Amino acid sequence: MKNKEAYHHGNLQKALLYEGLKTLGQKGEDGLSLRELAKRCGVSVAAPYAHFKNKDEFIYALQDEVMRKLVEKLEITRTKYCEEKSILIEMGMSYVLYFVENPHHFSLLFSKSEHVQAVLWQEDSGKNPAFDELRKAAEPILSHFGVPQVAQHNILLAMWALVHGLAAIVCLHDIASRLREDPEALHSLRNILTVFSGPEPQ
Amino acid sequence: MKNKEAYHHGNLQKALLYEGLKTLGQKGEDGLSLRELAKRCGVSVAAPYAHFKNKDEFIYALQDEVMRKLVEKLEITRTKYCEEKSILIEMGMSYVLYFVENPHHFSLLFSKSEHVQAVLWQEDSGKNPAFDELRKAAEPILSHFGVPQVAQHNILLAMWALVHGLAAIVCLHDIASRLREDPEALHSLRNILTVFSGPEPQ
DNA sequence: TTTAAATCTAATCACTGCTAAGTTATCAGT
DNA sequence: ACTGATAACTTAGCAGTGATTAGATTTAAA
Repeated sequence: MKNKEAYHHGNLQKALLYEGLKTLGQKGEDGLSLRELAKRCGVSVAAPYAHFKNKDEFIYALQDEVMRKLVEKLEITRTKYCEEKSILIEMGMSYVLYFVENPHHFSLLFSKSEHVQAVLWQEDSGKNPAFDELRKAAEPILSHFGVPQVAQHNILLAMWALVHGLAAIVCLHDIASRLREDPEALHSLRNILTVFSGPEPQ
Repeated sequence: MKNKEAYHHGNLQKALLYEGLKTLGQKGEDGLSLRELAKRCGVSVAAPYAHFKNKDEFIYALQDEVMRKLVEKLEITRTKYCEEKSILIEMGMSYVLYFVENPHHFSLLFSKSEHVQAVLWQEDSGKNPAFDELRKAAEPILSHFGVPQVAQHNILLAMWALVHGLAAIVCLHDIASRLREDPEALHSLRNILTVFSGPEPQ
């Protein structure tokens, strides 16, 4: 033991998750080894195993963390634009912008994960809290315009696919960085989202 | 040398690509090591390096292969439904169905790749042949309805994002297998694609 | 028969996940 | 303040995987 401070870190669990997200942003998903993170926390390679059963459990915890942050952002948007016509566009923008700000979170959340659920049928709802936020925002509007229940789910899925696809495209390469720096690019992103919004409800 | 046949395989390059795609379908992206593929081709671990400078070059070649097959499928659809109203839906279905049939090709093509290009601005066109197929199918229609040039690109991107997002969702987990087995599910997939097609041109 | 390409053998190097067994800090109960 | 239990952490090492290269060997073709 070289370093007295090293013992009883106190917050190693949180520290590992924090460093995990940071490392993800710097090196991508492949830089995510428990050894690496342990080193970054100034702790031995075996220490993480006191807090996570194995690497998979750590990844799951990290996915939960990311999902929590994403849903938090969506929830704020939904509350803020509640009852406004533009809420669907704003929700879409929030979804995409979360990943513009954290491009590496996308692949962590949606690649080779048996933990985060995809949604394609109604019975899957509830397993993906981000999708549920979109649903909570859209359902009142769809119902208000008398869209039949069956069609609502299809519309929801199409909306999700649209923003999810945009997020996927944006996370590839350095498109995200361009969007972060160029407000003009951000504007054209909103235009893309608006394409399918159809005629304004009169 | 145990096996006379092993020498001068003759087609090791193609064989490696072929086994690569096969292994991808069985074990996913993580099963893709040159050692593994060499073994599957009945060849030593060093043999692949006579045909590919390093692993990255091999992956790039594999991506090219996948992109070629995807574009081939899209091209057939585009020719088949040329001048029909339903062409956009059919192109979208082809895009998604390619990945329904080959779920693991999606992540190979679109994860951590500096080789396959994403498209978000007009000047990027030409770098993604799959997107270009969608464009070739849509542009005549959009022009026919007098959509301004600037708006066309946004509509195209929205279309791509929609089908790309659907493909991404479908490739997660085993949704693809359900779509392969359940014709009913396939039908609801088409419904989702139709959601944004708007009123039929009259 | 020469030559170059294709392949093999053998080894190096750098990772990683994980575990066992020992060490230290903390804290509750006395 | 003492003590023992426990949680947090360390060192050391195993086992496995993978990329890559050097140098020898074989085949096919000119």
